[in-house]
Amino acid sequence: MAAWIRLLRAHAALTRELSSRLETRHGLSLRDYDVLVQIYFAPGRRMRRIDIARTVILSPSGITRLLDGLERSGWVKKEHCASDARVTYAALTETGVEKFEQARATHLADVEELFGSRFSDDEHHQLADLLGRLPLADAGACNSE
Amino acid sequence: MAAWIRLLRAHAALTRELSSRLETRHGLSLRDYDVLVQIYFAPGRRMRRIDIARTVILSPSGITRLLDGLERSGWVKKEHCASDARVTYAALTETGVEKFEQARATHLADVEELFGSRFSDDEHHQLADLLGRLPLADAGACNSE
DNA sequence: CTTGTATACTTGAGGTCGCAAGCAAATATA
DNA sequence: TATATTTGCTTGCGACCTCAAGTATACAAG
Repeated sequence: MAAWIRLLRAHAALTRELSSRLETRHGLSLRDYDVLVQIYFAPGRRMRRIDIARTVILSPSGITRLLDGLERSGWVKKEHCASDARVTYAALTETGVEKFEQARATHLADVEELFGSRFSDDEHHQLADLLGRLPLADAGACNSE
Repeated sequence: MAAWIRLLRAHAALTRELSSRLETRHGLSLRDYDVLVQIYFAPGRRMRRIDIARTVILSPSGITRLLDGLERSGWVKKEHCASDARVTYAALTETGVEKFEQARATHLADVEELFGSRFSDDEHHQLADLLGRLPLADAGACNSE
């Protein structure tokens, strides 16, 4: 039970600090960033909206509204699917790619400072292994990065 | 970085499932439960509101509104501090104690199912150790349970 | 005693999220 | 072809959270 509580607290403290830094330096929330990473590393730098929702564990309506914001800012644009008229892709724009790459530089450093630097390579591997056993429900690929 | 992403995803999936189960069976959110635990194990089954906020990592205004709900339901009541008129205690009522103990029974089983059962005693200890190194900002005692 | 600062708490406004409901397109079944 | 189900997506609504601002109390310094 101690481990579960620590996971809860660590998550709360880390996301609060990381999101705050992203917000002040880049005007992005941690979720915004998370979505941008997923699209950035997807083939063609675009993803079906439903797949984004599943991998970042957000409801479909949540994705609609989050992408609304990124579209209004011009980082992301919609693209239609030729073979299935139901699906819409979310694709990074050119400025979206630049925006993400800028944010990525400082964010990776922040994650390293607050998280990565606390563990040796071995411990890092252990931690990933242990956390990897937890159930993700219907979450998707749990991509790289 | 893999470990950090897994922590994010595991937290999202677990809190979603645990909160949903608490909600349907007891009408409590995971945060409600978290606050009730803290008060339950505090001396005199009461805590200063600000201390609750710090240990569960919620803003003071968040605590005011969360406790509003628990007070309206009758699980928690306010108590004044004799030595400092600024502070208000949040204390469990009798029905609040019962409510918590009922919720606790099923919640502990849920946490065991979704979290505890995935690890051996050794691994559990390792995980708690690793997560314990992460920064908690100004979070308080990070209590038992 | 008065002034300034820190602390505990509350309230209003604004943002984010999930659920339920609804629409449209695809797919399965008759 | 006609009907039913599933899937992808959006919208209205309500719940919850944070931030900024305000109130009240405590305390420290002049």
